[in-house]
Amino acid sequence: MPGSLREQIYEVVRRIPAGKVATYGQVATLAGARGHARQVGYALHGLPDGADVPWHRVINARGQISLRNSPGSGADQKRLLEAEGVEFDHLERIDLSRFRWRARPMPWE
DNA sequence: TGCTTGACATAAT
DNA sequence: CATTATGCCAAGC
Repeated sequence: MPGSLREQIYEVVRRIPAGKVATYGQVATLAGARGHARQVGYALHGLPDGADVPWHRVINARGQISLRNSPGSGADQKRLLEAEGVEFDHLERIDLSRFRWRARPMPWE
């Protein structure tokens, strides 16, 4: 049912353009829930397999893939991001200075 | 109905 | 920029 925080999170994630990434905190803020970053991850965790939600574009504030700190599970995600033009470094990290999605100049203050 | 867990963020060190 | 400590809230059991 729409209106749920989970559904709101899905909507925000759908707005992330290809080639860009967003942090959990940013998604939470855009979803209208400042500080509920954990819920974003939890919502994505419960995502069905056929959902049209680019969850792979959602990463943690460190610019790394965070599925549970498990490298194997995030290998596929990294590949998807690379296919969209996102660059990774040796530590599997993304340069947020360039790939961070700027939806709206709000949290910058 | 109440306690535990969790794809994290932010501030301080 | 990395690590440690603390806080936030919803979903699961």
